[in-house]
Amino acid sequence: MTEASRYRPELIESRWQQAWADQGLDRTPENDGGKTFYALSMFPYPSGNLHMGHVRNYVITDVIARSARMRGHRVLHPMGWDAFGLPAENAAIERGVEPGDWTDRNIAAMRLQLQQLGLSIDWDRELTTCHSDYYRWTQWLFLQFLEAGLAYRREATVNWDPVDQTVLANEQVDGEGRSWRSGALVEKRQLRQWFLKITAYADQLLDDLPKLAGWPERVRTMQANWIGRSSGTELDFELVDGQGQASGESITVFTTRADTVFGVSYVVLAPEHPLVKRLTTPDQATAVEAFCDLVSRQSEQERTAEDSPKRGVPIGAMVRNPATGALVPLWIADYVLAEYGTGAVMGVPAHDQRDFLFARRYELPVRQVIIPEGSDEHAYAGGAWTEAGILIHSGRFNGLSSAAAKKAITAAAEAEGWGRGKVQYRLRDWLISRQRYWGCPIPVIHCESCGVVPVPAEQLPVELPRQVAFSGKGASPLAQLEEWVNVACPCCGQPARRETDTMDTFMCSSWYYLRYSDPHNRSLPFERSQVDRWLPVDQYVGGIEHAILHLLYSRFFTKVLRDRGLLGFDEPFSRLLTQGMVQGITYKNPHSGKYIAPGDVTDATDPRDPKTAEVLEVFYEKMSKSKYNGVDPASVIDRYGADTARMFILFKAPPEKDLEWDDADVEGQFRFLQRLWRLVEAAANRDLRLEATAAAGPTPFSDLSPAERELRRAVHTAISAISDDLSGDYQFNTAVSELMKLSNAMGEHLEAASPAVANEALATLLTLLAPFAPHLAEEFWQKLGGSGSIHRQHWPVADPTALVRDTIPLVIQIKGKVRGNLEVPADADKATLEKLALESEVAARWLEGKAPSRVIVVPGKLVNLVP
RNA sequence: GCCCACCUGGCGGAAUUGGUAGACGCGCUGGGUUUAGGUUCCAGUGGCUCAGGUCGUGGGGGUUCAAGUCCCCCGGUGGGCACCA
Repeated sequence: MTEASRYRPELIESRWQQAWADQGLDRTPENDGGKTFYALSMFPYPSGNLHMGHVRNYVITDVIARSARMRGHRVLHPMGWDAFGLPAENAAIERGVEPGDWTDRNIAAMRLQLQQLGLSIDWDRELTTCHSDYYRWTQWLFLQFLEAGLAYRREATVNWDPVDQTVLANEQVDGEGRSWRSGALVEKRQLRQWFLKITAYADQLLDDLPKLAGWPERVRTMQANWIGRSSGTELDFELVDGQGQASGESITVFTTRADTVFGVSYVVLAPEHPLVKRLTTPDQATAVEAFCDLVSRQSEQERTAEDSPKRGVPIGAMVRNPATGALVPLWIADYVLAEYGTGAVMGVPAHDQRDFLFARRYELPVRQVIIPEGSDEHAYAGGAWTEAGILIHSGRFNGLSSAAAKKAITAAAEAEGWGRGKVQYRLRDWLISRQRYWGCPIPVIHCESCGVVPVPAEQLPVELPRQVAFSGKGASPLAQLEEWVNVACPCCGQPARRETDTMDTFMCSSWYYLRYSDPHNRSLPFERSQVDRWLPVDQYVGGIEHAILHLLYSRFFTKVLRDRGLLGFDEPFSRLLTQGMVQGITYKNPHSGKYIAPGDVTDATDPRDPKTAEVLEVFYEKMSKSKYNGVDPASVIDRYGADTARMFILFKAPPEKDLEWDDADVEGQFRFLQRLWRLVEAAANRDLRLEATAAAGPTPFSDLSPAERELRRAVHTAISAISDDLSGDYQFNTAVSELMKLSNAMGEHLEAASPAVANEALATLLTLLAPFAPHLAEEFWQKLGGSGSIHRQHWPVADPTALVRDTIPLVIQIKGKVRGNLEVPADADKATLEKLALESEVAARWLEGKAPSRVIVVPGKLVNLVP
């Protein structure tokens, strides 16, 4: 092989990337009313280095965008940066760099890496959430929520690090309740925090899930679980005083088991319930206070572990069961959560496992009021019967089934004024306050006389001050910037103070996909005409780790903005592809628990720790620095080029499954591209010129040689299969394998084919290859004299006449088992097929002259003879 | 505990939706070319096998002329939610 004919991706890729940029090939077309397609990857946090998970994500989206373009869509394929967040602030604390500078440097480095992948991204629409031309509109949208009554402040329990004197996010508190930074035991503190009222949209967010037919079932299920709607009943238990006199006040409990109300033996409040202090009788005050103190010092983990003992104390007060009129004691207990339902539950030990454990511990009565259907009234068996059944000892409701009783009791409660049907959600309002510097400032001002005053829209953005001092301690640096904090109230002009909390970064990422439709707008976050034209996103691609939060928040934003008249659709993402993670080969010493770098493993087929000579565990796991199993995308591109990396990633596994990175398979993929290189080289040496094809027109079928017919069949089979793989349910792995099959067929038949047929095959192969290996496809296209860029070519359409065969192999089955094949005319009818099958050698041998009792004929496929 | 997904050769994975299981690739085996090696080309590659068959898609049962695919039971792996009343 001569030097000139070797495939050298490093000589090709950067050249084409430059050429495409110069030609503006990836620019989003003017939207002149043609069919649009919006292909979107979840935007990255600019950590500074690209990892394989990113590569997989963006390559998948790029193939989708490129093939949509070739099919004649006007494609929007943008990229941006989710650029606020803790790592920048930590870099500032640890290394004294300015978070904004650190972030911008990372973005520059990562943008370069992305460009080396040959992604057809419209960089003119790039956005960065930490730049004020973006976060200005995040603030503007916050004010929309505020105006709509969907943003509010209230006291909330937060994690407080007493050493660093700062609030921590839940993720920054480890399993033992210690701060990730200081190691101090985290305290619970009550602080006034900003919330978005996502619960107001809980119903819609749940009810619209079935509309998302283009989403993976499991993501919809996860969201449904997260929202956690449960229908039940609120029941009012009236407070009575020591003399049994009604006080006129009542405790409301939420239950999904109204049918068990006759079995209530006590009522429990959460220790944090606001009424606890007031209702506690003097004789119980000490015990109650001690218990509340104990609970407040428990970590979330201890508190919510399922096997933790259920503990509590009676507070001395009594309540009346509205169904029976009986008096039962009021308790507080650690197993009742203040945040869910009404913060109060009725205790029915016979029919709830937790209540049962609690009752046993404190010797409270157990009253059975449900028996299994079909059983007689039976002796109490111990434990809690939590299934549905038939009511007993329940007065007028005796004999009803649980389901009927829930309805009847709820109806009675409503009629008689002691309860009501109620839908309850697990979903809580979204706490967006962060006591952090590197985030989008919440645009409000606190004024002593006017209260919370929104920053007027024309004064946005509230700029995040730069060059602040980081100590890593105390509240956010913002709170210490007196010249920033102190402002005049926009309302009354009196001295006032800025809000110093910033927003959760999920706020920034909840609307970025809208901004791409109109990224340079200086008077609005986006023009409605633009957003309505491009959205909803046709295909969203990203990791499963965002299945709940980001996707739920984005859906919430979309619905709110729709209700504000800012856009005209209900759901932001029509189709969602959750790509699997990229795993690296991992070596671990099972005894020491240490991970070993692959380079330190001497023999991968019998991997032993080089030092201890112990056998290592070998498995695939998500790439991570600490496990020494990562593969750097840059090194792969250096060695094999972006096209090989792209092809390998697409071929190795279906997109939604985990991908096991395997160097041998990367090699294999590189070999495939080299084979193509030689194929095209040979064609160029034959002087095949693609432009000749169109002029000559298709060769009539009857003029084709058998080899040419084979070749054309392979070409059009590939068109049909790959087109299929790229529409709807994306199957890039089989699409790549179809490319391999086509190239195999071309290797076999191309030489014997006329220039017209050979050119058709070459042009088709290159066009089909273009979305997957864009550089190489373009290089080949130019080498063979194709006009313009291959990426402006139309996607080929399969010619059905090329798929026609004269004869087909007919499968002969005897009683469902394959016994042979028979070459038969492709257009033979059922009767002919039956006749041919019965006359076949196979039939003669297996039927031994007897006529079959039954014959099943599937034209084009098989004949099944049943003796 | 509740919910979801998945389980196919040595490995990653195919299988027009009930119709020839194992496409395509990796790996492996044998051979040719070149050679110092790699590259490259050809052939083979699920198990058993008396070479005709026979078994085979986590296990067991069922429906059907025909089951990886549909139904029932069981097991395993991964994931989500979880003291949510």
